[in-house]
Amino acid sequence: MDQAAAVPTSDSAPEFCRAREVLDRVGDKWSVLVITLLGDGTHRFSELKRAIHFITQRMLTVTLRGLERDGLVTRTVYPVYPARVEYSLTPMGDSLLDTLRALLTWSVGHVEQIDEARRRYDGLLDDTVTADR
Amino acid sequence: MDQAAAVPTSDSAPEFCRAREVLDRVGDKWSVLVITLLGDGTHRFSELKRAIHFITQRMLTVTLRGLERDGLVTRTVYPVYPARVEYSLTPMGDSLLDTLRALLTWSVGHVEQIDEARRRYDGLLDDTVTADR
DNA sequence: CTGAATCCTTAGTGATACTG
DNA sequence: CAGTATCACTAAGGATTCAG
Repeated sequence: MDQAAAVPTSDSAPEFCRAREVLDRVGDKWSVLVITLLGDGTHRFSELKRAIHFITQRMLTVTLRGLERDGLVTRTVYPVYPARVEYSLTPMGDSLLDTLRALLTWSVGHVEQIDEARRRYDGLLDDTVTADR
Repeated sequence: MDQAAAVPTSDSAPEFCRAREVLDRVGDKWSVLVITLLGDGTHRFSELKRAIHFITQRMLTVTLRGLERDGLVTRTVYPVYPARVEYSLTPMGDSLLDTLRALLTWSVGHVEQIDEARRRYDGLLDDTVTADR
């Protein structure tokens, strides 16, 4: 079932479909922040927790596990007491970092514009363009 | 509401915090696919529905509304019967397209590697690196 | 054709308490 | 310090039905 190659349909190209799995990870609530933080080097669990201080301990754990499972983050446990665990990006995670930074740059650069668009949309909910034909 | 936005992330930079709002949109389940599809030009609702055949009608509507609200997509209604509605990217949506394509490229290029990492992780759940110190 | 409305199921998230 | 376990709640998403 090869559709028009010009249109990157979610189902036409197998890879495109599979990409959804990856996008799901990047698109979750905390991964982008965690990866970005790890972009400047290794961090301990508590450091990440403190940095993203509105993340719960549980969610940080869940997020890190997911990233580790996907081979984007390395988890290093130091057998000391109290426990000491460090996280860092794998080479693959590092390559994703560049892309995420690009996305983050775009986001930061367009926050205002989007916010304005939302206000306008919420203001006049009948803003729809109507073409006559 | 999303008042938690009062507190950002790692470096507590306001812009970084606000970027989360944008990332939430990009990170949702369908926006990337819809934007990518609209990247090659205007499409009707039914065309998008057909292209992403595992999306429900409701979710396509919800996604498009969100994108429209954020000023990324333009909705044009043709007053004919049966109804005909066309969607296309705004200039801002178009600028995001480039970034998303980069992300998509990365995703497609690393699906295999991630999948392998997941299998390995799921296989030996004790794969943790242990450093002695 | 496009989409709104409703119901319903489940995944995601937070709060809290407990452990090596 | 770095988790795990449990409970409860919410929001996301799907299925279905109705309507302009």
